[in-house]
Amino acid sequence: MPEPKAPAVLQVPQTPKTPTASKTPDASRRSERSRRAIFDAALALVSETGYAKTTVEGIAARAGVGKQTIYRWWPSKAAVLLDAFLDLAARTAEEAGGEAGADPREAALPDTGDLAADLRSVLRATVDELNDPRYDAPTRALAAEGSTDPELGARFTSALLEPQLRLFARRIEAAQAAGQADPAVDPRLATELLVGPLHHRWLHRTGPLTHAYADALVEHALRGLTPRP
Amino acid sequence: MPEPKAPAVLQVPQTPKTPTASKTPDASRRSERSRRAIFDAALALVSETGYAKTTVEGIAARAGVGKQTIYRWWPSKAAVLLDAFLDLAARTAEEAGGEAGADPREAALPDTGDLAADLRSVLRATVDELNDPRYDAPTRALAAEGSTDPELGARFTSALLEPQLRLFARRIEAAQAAGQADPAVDPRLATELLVGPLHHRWLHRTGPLTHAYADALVEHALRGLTPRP
Amino acid sequence: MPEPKAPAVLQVPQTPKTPTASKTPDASRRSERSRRAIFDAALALVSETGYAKTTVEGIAARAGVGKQTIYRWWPSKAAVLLDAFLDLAARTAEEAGGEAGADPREAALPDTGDLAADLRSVLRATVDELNDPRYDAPTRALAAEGSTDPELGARFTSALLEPQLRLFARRIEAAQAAGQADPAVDPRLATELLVGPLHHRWLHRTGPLTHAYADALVEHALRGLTPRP
Amino acid sequence: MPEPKAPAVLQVPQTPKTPTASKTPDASRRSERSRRAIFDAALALVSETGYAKTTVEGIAARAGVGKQTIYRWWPSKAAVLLDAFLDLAARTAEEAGGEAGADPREAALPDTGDLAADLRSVLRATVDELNDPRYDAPTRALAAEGSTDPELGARFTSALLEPQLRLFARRIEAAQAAGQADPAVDPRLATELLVGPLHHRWLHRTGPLTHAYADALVEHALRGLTPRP
DNA sequence: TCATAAACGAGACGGTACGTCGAGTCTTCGG
DNA sequence: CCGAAGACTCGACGTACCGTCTCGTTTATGA
Repeated sequence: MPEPKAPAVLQVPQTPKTPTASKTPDASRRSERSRRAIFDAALALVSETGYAKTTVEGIAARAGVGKQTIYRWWPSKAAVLLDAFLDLAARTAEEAGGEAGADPREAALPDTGDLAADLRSVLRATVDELNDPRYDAPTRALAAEGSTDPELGARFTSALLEPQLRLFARRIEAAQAAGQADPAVDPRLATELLVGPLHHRWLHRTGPLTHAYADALVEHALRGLTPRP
Repeated sequence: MPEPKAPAVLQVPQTPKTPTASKTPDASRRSERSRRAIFDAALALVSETGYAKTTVEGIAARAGVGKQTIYRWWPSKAAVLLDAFLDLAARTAEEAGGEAGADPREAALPDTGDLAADLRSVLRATVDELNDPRYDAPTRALAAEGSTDPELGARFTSALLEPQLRLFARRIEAAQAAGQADPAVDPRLATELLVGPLHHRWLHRTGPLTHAYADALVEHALRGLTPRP
Repeated sequence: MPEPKAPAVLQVPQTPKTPTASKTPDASRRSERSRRAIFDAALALVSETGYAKTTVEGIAARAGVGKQTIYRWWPSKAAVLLDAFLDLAARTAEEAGGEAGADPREAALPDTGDLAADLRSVLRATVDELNDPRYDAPTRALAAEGSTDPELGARFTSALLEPQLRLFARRIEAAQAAGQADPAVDPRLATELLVGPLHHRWLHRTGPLTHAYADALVEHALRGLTPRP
Repeated sequence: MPEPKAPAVLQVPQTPKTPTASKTPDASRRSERSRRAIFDAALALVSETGYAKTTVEGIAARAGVGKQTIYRWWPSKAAVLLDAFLDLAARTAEEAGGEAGADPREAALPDTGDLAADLRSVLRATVDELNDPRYDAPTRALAAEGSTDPELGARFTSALLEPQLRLFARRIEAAQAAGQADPAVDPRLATELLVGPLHHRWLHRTGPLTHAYADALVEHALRGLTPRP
């Protein structure tokens, strides 16, 4: 899940004209040290004890930080976790992405010309990610929280989900342009046809989440259920 | 969402050979009146104020019941809500199912011989259900909670989700037998190919959930993404 | 602490004309077995875990009795304990008092003709009783409860305390008649002059409660604080 | 009931060498406002509704304070009431004691040279205090609770009872030195000879608590029960 | 001698309060 | 003036008992 820098919470600009508005804290004086410590503590606690048992108080204590320092910069523990996770994703992507200069917004699915092969490799990677406990716990928690809290859900979707979906859509558009995919199908729907079943099985644990499943998914999404003559 | 009898919580068999252990309350003395009142209160509160703001205390107060009466029979508010929802679904199904003799386990998807048409009508109904606020709030809450709490998730899945998925699978098997669907495809995967995208869009609110979407989903799930000559 | 039969709680007659009043249970059908079991359980629990931690529920469980059987016959756990204690005292007195025919109301302090000696022996016995943990815990509890709850206090006083005080008063009157005590002093006040300090030291644990203390008390109560020529 | 400074709960020294352990709250940050409000609420509730019906929850609500703020500083409602009562006594003494410089530890019983007269006046004052409902209810409650709970009893005794008893003992010693009292008698026993009967009658309500009773008590405690020639 | 009405054991019920936990706010102090 | 520390109010938690109320099951006369 490659992701941008994410300097802080994905905040709407919020008129940062006057830097001394009464409520808004001065971000330039912010302690980077505390921010990192909070992220680390949040991710560690969620992994170790689960999201439900993780508390703001616990994160603060673990991070060696005052509670107010958390509340000053985030509205809820879910928001902390979201940022922590974005940060983790960004760092991971940076490592994986090679040189520091690589702009994650330029990231794209591989395009070898063979749509099926490309999708298989990407879905297999997604399967691996969803099976990685390091990602599983926070993602589940964020998805759950987001499904209930619409605002957080919007952030979660736009910051984590959408970029990924866009990559799929773009690859499919390319395939359509290359005559490898039916141009009549909406790329968004096509994307969901691939990602939806995967997430469904992951979220509800209705079956094993394996590479074989990813392969089968790609095959039938491309060929459809209709019998071939 | 057609549903079985669901007499109470989906209890694990538990081998009640011995006259019951020490802590277990005597279910035969249970107050039906209280049980109903708790269900009604739980559903009402979740609809009115949302799952997060709903509390066991609140449910008890609204139901005119002691808190202990809830804790005696359920381990958590999520479990209460699950049973309440199952009860609601059962009652709804009973009404809809016509004569009292109708066994919900006999429920099946329509089979007019036209697979696409049948799937369209069912997915459209599912879309309507997911858009109905009466079902939306509790389902979201249960899905969220279940995604975090594995035990509850298992119950949620087996009691609510699985029965529905089985109906799809059965219809698809019938279609395969009738030569209307590729016999090579796993009916479970086929089911997920239809239901997964729908749930994905619903859960993450990544797009409008309409009848048109349901129709498109059916079409492309059946035909696949591969261009037709 | 010698005491009468105490068939049950010291109940005011309460117009027992019609034996079939609506609320009053039929005492003749009462289970003696349960009554004893409740007394035993109550005394045991108070001794073992203290009065505060003793609960009606606990007494019932220990006695193998339904809660209602307690509430049917007593208004509170303090009342149960009071009756239990009266029963204990009665049984103890019966054993000590020799033949079964001895009427406890006939009990009297010894009168050897030597007032000081008689008082010493009785106060020493009282000291022993107050030091006996079998009596200490319930007596403290009843005194405490009675000091707060006036109705129970009245019962406690009239059933346990008064009879004892009356014995003192009678012995002192006898001494006055025999010219061994100042006839001008109110026997009640004289009694309190002896018993008050003892109880005070016992209740507040302001000093050791010994035979020597009892002796000193008698001496100075009789002789007064005024210096002798 | 004259009383010392009593800055807060009568805390055992506790050797605060180390910068304080883990669980102990920082007393220097304590809210004086809350402390006062809790005292006022506790005393008011005990007076109005009685000790038994007074609850920690009720005190917190009436004081406009979180329950935790009570539990942070006191272990039980009895401890709260004890401190509240000590505080009340301290304030009362301060008012009565005239100038702010008056050290309550310097307090002493009057010494006019006439022991009998001095004792009469003090016991009459004690009678008035015990009859004052403002003191009666809390004192009863504390005495009761203290008689059952040894730790609280120790605090109650040492903080409220002992100082008063010491005053008596000191006055009696002075009388002994002046040849007005038998030097053979233990001043503590002499004190109890006066205070014990008073408390006994008060606690058990075995008779009217009047000035006349106080006077008679003094007379017979001094003169003894032995007939005068 | 048995029928029947009660007292009984058991324990679920509506409640109240408990003592604890954490949320989010506010205050104090140190760097 | 940010940040740590943590006390504050508030609200819910899950538990323990209260005293009341059914439930069958003894039991013990009195018809």
